[in-house]
Amino acid sequence: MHVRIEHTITLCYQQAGTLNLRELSKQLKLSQTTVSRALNGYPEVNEATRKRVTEAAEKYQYRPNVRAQTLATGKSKSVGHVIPLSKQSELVNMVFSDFMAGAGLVYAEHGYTMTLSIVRDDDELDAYSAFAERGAVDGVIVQGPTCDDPRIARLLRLNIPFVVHGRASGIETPYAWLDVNNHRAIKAATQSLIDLGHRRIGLINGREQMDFALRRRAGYEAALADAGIPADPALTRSGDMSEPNGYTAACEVLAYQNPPTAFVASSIVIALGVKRAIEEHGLTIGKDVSVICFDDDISYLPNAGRTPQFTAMRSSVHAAGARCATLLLERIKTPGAPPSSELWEAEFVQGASTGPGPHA
Amino acid sequence: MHVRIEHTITLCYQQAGTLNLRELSKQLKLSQTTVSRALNGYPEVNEATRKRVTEAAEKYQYRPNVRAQTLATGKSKSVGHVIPLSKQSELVNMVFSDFMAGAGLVYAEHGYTMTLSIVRDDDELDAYSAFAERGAVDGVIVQGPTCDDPRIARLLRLNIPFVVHGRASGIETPYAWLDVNNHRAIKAATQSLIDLGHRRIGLINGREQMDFALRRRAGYEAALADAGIPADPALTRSGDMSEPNGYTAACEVLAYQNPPTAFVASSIVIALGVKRAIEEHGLTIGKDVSVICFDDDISYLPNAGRTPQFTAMRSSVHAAGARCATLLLERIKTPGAPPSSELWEAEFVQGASTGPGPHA
DNA sequence: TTGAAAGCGATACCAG
DNA sequence: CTGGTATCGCTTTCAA
Repeated sequence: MHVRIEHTITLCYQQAGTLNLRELSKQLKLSQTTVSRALNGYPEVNEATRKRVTEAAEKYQYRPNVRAQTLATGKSKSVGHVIPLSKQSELVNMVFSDFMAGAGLVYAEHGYTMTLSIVRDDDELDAYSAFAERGAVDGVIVQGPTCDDPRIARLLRLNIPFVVHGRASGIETPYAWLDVNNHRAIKAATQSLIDLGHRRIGLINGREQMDFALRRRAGYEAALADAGIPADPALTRSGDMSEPNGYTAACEVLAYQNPPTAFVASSIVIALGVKRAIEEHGLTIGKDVSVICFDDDISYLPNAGRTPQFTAMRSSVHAAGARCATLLLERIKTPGAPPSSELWEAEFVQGASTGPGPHA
Repeated sequence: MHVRIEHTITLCYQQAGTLNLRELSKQLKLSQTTVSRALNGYPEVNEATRKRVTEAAEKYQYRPNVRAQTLATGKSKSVGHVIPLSKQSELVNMVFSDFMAGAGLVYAEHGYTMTLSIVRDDDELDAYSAFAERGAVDGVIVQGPTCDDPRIARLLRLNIPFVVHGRASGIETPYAWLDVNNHRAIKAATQSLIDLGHRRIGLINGREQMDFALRRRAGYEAALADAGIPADPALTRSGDMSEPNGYTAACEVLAYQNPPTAFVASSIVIALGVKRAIEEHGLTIGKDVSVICFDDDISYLPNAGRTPQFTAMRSSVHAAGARCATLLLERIKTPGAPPSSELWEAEFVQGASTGPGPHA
């Protein structure tokens, strides 16, 4: 096994392809201006000239220097994402990665790059400032907002284009966001359990500093209220989006004197823990206890979570990333425009199966 | 599903705190040169002046423009990572993300940023070229090399600093890499099964275009050879690092007339599938069939993979990312230096328990 | 120890 | 349609 390195007649004086606009224009006996215009597709340039220029550019392997371009244009053609270390764990990752993959593709299509800042949690705010103040990026994305998220206030003050994936209740100033209708999704999920006859329904939620978690709780409570069922605080827990947390939370709730006959889980990893808790209590899912989950249907979980619903969620996160990127690029290109926002409905929740009701 | 779009009006003033070096130096009645030198810690500047400068910079919230800085210095102070979409799935993600988190922190500590290019698989090579030719980054990282990886040949030709996580057998020209000793780890794992008395041992490997997979197979075969056990091709499979692939591969092997009494799995996700296959065949892990896995001990897997070993693997990937980043920054700073490489031993494999031997 | 001036490599305005 | 020239904001010789 060996490598064949291909040599062609390309002689390298300096670094290969390191000629710049001036040298190229000298070769062509044209001004830098004209060459630049020809390459950038300006309409006023003669088509014959343009052809000559593009061919020469190709022949000499001319590559415009991005550093010079960004200085001259005042735009870095890049978008910043800040990732605090603590979010860099567990399945949350998947959501993060899928979102970024969706966004990254859109950036690439528009000639933008993605600049990542991975920081310790304490440095998160400063990372946004660094991005903005030094002109390192043209815009930024905010993921996973909390209630009253300080990042949003900061970014508004910095006056840099940004789009939030999610919303932060408590912030009055308008800003661009894209969110899924958490309230409605969880209300519908809870409602479907109520329709099966359940009246004692547990909620294992994410950390309720997170805005989405608050909205999910509100949806859960709204469904109970509509059905005239009093909310019992003993049946609800909030904590990390992790399997262990789902487990311990569900155990606590199941240990209650009057345990629930059904659970609403705020994520697939939480549902995994809930499932383990239920099984360890000698109960059977879909018979003794029903579980419904925002991301997915727990009944498929043994198969490593590769269910159609899970795939749907992942691709919808991917789509959200792409859409946020598009919104951001629009904002970058038309700085004056009022922020536009979108609320998506979580269609994939609809088909989740929960097993029979409590009296089946 | 419908979308609600909200419109509001925002007023934009000038960016706050956008004064530049010239204005700052004017305020100070000093030259730009001196101010620049003072801020960048050059020794020749008077300490009194420096103090005056830094205080003014603080007062006026001066932030040097990175775009100008990179043009003037010729360094972008950023490192490129290219992520092809196909690798953006499943648990591979975790390895990717952990690695990048480790690297990203190191970059941040050294004032570098990380530039990501998420591309469709076909565009991967060009993404590296784009990074290098246009001076967008000072160096790049290569993850998951295949045998004879074309990216490495390309990067060598582009003459840009880079570090490979893993190695590509077949490439003669020296380059910097950091790898884990796959051969030795899998050989030890196989050996431990042999020590338990197994003589028919299956191997469910990753895709054998990947260099690490080739090395793992070699390690497996070496252990068999040492024990005088003939290798039976019917007992080995290679494919995606995924649960479904582990499942189908294990099923095929188990359907063999003379099925194995033990498996070596090349990753934790594959092991998950192998486990499912074994259970569906009515066999018991650790009793009828032993399984050992590169990343982890399968006996813990029901608990969503959150085992000490798994954590150890994740943190070792994190460390690898950090180390690669460090190696790369060194290469960037001393361009002439010969490439240095590191081979790490996979210590965490040693303690994996596999259950009793075949005759227990 | 400080400053004037020449880059860095593009873009973009204003003439012609 | 094409060209001269200022500009972007900082770094870095070279002189003083």
